Amino acid sequence: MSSSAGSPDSGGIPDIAGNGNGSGQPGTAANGRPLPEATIARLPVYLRALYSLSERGVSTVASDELSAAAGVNSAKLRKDLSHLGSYGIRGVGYDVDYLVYQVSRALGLTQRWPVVIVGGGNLGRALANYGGFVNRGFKIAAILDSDRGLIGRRIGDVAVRHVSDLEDVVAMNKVVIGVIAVPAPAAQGVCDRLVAAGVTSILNFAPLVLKVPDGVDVRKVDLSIELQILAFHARRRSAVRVERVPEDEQVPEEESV
Amino acid sequence: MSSSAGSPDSGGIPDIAGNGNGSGQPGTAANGRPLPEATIARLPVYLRALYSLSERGVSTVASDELSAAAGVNSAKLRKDLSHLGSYGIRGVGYDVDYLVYQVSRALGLTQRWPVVIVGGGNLGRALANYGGFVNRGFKIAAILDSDRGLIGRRIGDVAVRHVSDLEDVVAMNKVVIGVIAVPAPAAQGVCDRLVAAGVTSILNFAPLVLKVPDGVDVRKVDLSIELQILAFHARRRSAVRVERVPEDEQVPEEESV
DNA sequence: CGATGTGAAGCAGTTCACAGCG
DNA sequence: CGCTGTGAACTGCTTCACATCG
Repeated sequence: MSSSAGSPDSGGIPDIAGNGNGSGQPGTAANGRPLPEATIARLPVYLRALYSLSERGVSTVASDELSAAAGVNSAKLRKDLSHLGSYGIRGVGYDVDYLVYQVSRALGLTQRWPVVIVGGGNLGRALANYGGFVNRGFKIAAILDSDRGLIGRRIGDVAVRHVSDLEDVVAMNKVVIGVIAVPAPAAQGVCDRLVAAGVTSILNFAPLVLKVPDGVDVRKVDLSIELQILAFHARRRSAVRVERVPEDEQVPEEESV
Repeated sequence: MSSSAGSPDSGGIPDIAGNGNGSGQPGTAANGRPLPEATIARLPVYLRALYSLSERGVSTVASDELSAAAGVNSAKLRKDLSHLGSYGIRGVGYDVDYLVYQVSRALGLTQRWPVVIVGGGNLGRALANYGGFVNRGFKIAAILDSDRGLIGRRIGDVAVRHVSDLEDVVAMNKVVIGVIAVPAPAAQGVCDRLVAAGVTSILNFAPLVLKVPDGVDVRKVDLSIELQILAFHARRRSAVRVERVPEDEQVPEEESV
């Protein structure tokens, strides 16, 4: 593990709270134990719903409404939030803005993390333009590509730089989060360089399993896997329908593998 | 639920097997119970690893190697595969090509599912060009966009059509899977139209929670949520490092309750 | 012998249902 | 009174460890 990774510039929002998890280790629940992984994965969804409420001027929200907006049931929401501390008001609900702050803090988004995106193709561009939400908590330190024809082209408000600048960009901006949006054959090489440069968190869009040393956190987003999971359920659904409805709607439009 | 959805064209690969799950309901394990959701989510990963082995001419693989390639432990792999049937050879391993077939069949990928992509922006284009793997099991029925400037433009080997063709495309191609790659404000509207047209499986890339009727399956891929989860772990890691820096060997000591 | 397939144990996450509090 | 916060029950997934069999 390299030495260059540090904390990004602090947002400097002070801790207002009294009742909750004000001073513990980051990443731990109010009771001192680590936050459940499943809870962590849902906090961003709650946060988005809360921002949306806040923008509409809603100042207070009950667990029923918030959970509906987030697509989960209310018991789960309450338990998730209770891991952060006791931030609700019984008989009333949650203060929207205060909860935004607490959830942001729990996720570590009171800082803005510099992120480097490797790959300036369609996917890299889509990410860079994702705007709005990505920009809450993140800033794009650079978009890198190996295609010299892309260099200098602006995407969002960042210009594409050559991938040879990778190590410089990471060091100069103290980047700890890297996004890999290159074709599969190039991905492991990019990953190795990111890790060597000090990046310890990687979001991988290339369709392969990256090998990384211990202490490096990889998450993958795989477009085709999601489709395949959908296909599985779709087939089950249609099989059930065919089973039940003896209706000859089968149209074999040939196409072999 | 609408009436137009049907099974896609059948691939027509016959069932070779003897020992396993040859004739049961699709989507059920060898024991007749449904496949665990967690298993379904990993099968595509195994499948990719298997394709890779097959292309390299490997004919047999043991659970250790395959599980390593897929990034899981071997017990999990074996249990997952055992849900499909008993397709391994004790003392030897698994026949790669045969397992490719069995996993494909379990996922419903011996058919090629027509998919409609709504949104011809960077994300839609990235999806359409994802190539290779998406094309195993899927074909793009159409890419739709509301921007008339994009109409006719070819992405991969499909031309962009206007979103007003949505209902026609779904009906003509018996599309059951739709991908939403439009900006958030347009997403719910697109979703409603897809559902009304008969689509029952939706892959949503827009950063909001879609409302759909029962019987419609939505999966979401959220670029910013993944980043936020990474940020959480990154912060915990950096906090721990700062905390512990005066490092000596950790003396095993009592953990307080 | 060596790797699969699988009961059994262990763990994590979800849901229930209600006590507790504003 | 109404909604939060939470023990307790439950469900599902993972891991272990070994009997089984080619």
